[in-house]
Amino acid sequence: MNPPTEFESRVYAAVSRIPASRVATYGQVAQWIGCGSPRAVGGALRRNPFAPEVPCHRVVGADRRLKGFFGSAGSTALDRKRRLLESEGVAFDNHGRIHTDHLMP
DNA sequence: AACCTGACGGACA
DNA sequence: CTGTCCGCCAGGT
Repeated sequence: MNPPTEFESRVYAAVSRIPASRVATYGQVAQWIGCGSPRAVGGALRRNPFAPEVPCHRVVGADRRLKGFFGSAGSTALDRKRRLLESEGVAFDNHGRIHTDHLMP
């Protein structure tokens, strides 16, 4: 594995600032680091080499639904991501969306 | 350099 | 509500 690019480093640093039991959207993270494309953020997290250190499970879609985890968007991975968040105290509504109170300001 | 691919997001039918 | 279509930007051929 190669050293992270500067862009990736900024993404990981930003995501590391999300406290437990809170979540941020890909768009928010993009905004924090001055990137106009949430998609680029998703790309960086998808290649996240620091699995547990960088809490990428606290990053969700703008619709507050889980998008992907552990390199994929499969339901199996998403289910693990969901349980991980729930164990941190994050609540979901009956539509699989994260409760608004958990969103970062 | 050219082209393709996404863990997005917002607009629209 | 769902499905499609683009614009976006970084990375990997």
